[in-house]
Amino acid sequence: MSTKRREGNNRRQELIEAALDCIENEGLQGATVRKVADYAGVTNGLIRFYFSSKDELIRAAYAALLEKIYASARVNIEDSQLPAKERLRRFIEATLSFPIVSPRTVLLWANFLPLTYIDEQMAAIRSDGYVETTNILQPLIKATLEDHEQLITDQESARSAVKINAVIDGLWLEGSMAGYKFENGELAQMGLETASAILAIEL
Amino acid sequence: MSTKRREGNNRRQELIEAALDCIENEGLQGATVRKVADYAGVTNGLIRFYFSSKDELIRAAYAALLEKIYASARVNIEDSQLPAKERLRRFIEATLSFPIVSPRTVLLWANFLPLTYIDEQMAAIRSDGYVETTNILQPLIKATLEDHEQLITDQESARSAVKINAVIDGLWLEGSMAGYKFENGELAQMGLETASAILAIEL
DNA sequence: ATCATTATTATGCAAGTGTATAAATTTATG
DNA sequence: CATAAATTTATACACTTGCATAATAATGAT
Repeated sequence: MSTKRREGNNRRQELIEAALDCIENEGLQGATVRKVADYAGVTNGLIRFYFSSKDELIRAAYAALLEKIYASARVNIEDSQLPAKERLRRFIEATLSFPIVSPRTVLLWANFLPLTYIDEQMAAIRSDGYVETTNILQPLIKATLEDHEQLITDQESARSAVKINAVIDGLWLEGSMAGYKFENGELAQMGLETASAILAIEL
Repeated sequence: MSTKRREGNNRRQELIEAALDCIENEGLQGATVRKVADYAGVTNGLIRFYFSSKDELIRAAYAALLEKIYASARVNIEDSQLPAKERLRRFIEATLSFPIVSPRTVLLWANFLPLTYIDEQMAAIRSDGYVETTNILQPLIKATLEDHEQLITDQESARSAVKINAVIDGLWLEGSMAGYKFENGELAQMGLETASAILAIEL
């Protein structure tokens, strides 16, 4: 009946972080219960104290990864009263910068992705996040176009959103896997240039 | 000293195909030697007769996947004397159509990708193919620009290549994972539109 | 037909897997 | 301090894993 939770008891988060580190370095195959425990500096039994199964740990790690990505993407976007164009700019810049652009993020993403086709609960975690991003980008693009009095149909603006989303994803992949090719900010610059070309608006 | 190879002895290819099927359906974790053998309709011991280890089978399967992808991408491109613009168009259309655009391809790609960061030989297989594609797209773009007397620096055309490559990758991901959203040819159409916007040339 | 080679199965093994359970330790609270 | 609860470890177990090895079946050459 007591609130005995020791302050600074972040073991659960530590285990999730250890799982992500382990998956990043060893792959999902290599991420056994014992190795994850090693990464966290504990013994394997402890994982079952915080998670009902290894699968649940994996799911928690996936959810934590997506949350971190989306949090980074939303930086400087959400509560500001800035014009749509400026928020769109910032969104593109954020998604094409560290930490979203990094080998770690893309590696973790790739490791988890196949699980979302096998495990229903993993699929649910992914689709939750997917809805979240498209719900950011699409209205931003529509508002930007309206501000510039680009009169196009909803269908057209939806197509533009798909295109810009694709550019972001593709540059994210390339920048994450061959980051040495790009100087600081170059990737975001290319993203903005391409989005400008798609929308026929200087961002 | 005899060429005793029985005609129609495609067991090795069958095993590779079975491995890909198994990875697609069960994930890399689920692709055990025994399950792959099940997919091929043989017993597990046979795999070691054709491959020195499970890892070698995985590598062969990865190489086979990439070869198939690149072969599909090169369709109607290589030996033709068509103008650069037309070949660029066809390249974009091919990479944004079945079978490259499919859940199977993207799933297999995602499953293998992390291994290329862990296993050196897998990394070599990937970089071989990577060089191959960039060596197709980049000259095609440069030639197209020159045909249209777009006078830009090599650096500029290289940047355009990165952008178009990103659009292709992003649309490929989206189309493969949410294919129900797009009608036949719509994805390729969007790819061409975006590439046109990037190059300021009607493709 | 016979025999050597190739292809395939059957079986076993040591190591590693996730998980369960009990013991030990730490922490909070009276 | 004493004691109960929370946390962590230690250990064991059933099962799966990749791989080895011997036995069997199919095939080709003579």
